[in-house]
Amino acid sequence: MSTETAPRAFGEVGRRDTRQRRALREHLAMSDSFVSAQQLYDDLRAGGDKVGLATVYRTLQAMTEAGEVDAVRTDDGETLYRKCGPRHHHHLVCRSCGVAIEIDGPGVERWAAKAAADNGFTEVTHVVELFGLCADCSA
Amino acid sequence: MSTETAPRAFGEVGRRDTRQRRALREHLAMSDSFVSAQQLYDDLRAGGDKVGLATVYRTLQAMTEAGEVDAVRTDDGETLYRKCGPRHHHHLVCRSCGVAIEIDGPGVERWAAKAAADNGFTEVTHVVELFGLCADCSA
DNA sequence: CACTAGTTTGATAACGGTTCTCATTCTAGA
DNA sequence: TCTAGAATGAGAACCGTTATCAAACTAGTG
Repeated sequence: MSTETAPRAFGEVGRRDTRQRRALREHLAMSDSFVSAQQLYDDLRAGGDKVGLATVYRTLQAMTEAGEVDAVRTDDGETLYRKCGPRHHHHLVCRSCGVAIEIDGPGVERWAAKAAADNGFTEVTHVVELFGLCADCSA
Repeated sequence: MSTETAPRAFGEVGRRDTRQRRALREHLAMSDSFVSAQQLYDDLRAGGDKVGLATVYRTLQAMTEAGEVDAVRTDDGETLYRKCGPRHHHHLVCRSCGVAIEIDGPGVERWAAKAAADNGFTEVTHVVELFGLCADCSA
């Protein structure tokens, strides 16, 4: 809703490059799974990085807005984050271990656009996420 | 997760028919829009019905499990409820006024099933909701 | 109709995730 | 090296939701 999105350096979330942001980015880069902010906070702390919870939330939020990470909401209200590719896509997420696979649904986008148009809706966004048990966790 | 889902009278959420549940059901039946539990609570109170907030939440939850209402989560974490038809379907919801249209996407279901199968996922559920501004609110 | 067992209710406390506050620390450019 | 202002972090505040538990009520039964 904000028109304040200022231009910023490629790949950078905020203007300044801090130890905390570096740690966060590195940690995210290492995993293919979705993690919660709290989990990330614990992990960083456990790994010896001194970071505040507020910073984790703030940075994650900024990165999400900047398109550096994807965020999905679980059924119980937690938001999970994960590094992501630049293209628009959806996810197939494992309910048990958090592993995620990026998938895209060309048909889904079209269907959404059509449904919106047919009903006179504008500025339509869509939420399309699949949750299940990955091959490993199914066993 | 519970195997306790006992058989119950058609169209009824719990066993007992209370004033509160009746009021809630009637209120929902009157509208095509999604409303939050809190909103519903306020509306009922404003309408003279004495109901507790906890009861609204409990009943809404029960009705959701029973398939009497649909629930969607907004981006800011609120859960919205609405009476619904029996068939599986998705929604095109107005961000501004809550009005919703039930839509179904035969292709979406198939796409979801295929993506899941292709990646070895099992027990896959999908979340597919469209949010936008309805014709009226677009003006 | 009266009685009773067991369900439901509701005021309020507790909860869990997230955001806000604001004094302090740190970054980046001059 | 200095400095303006961005970033941080501990803890409080927030907010939607759920749990608690004694009191009220429903629906069968005698």
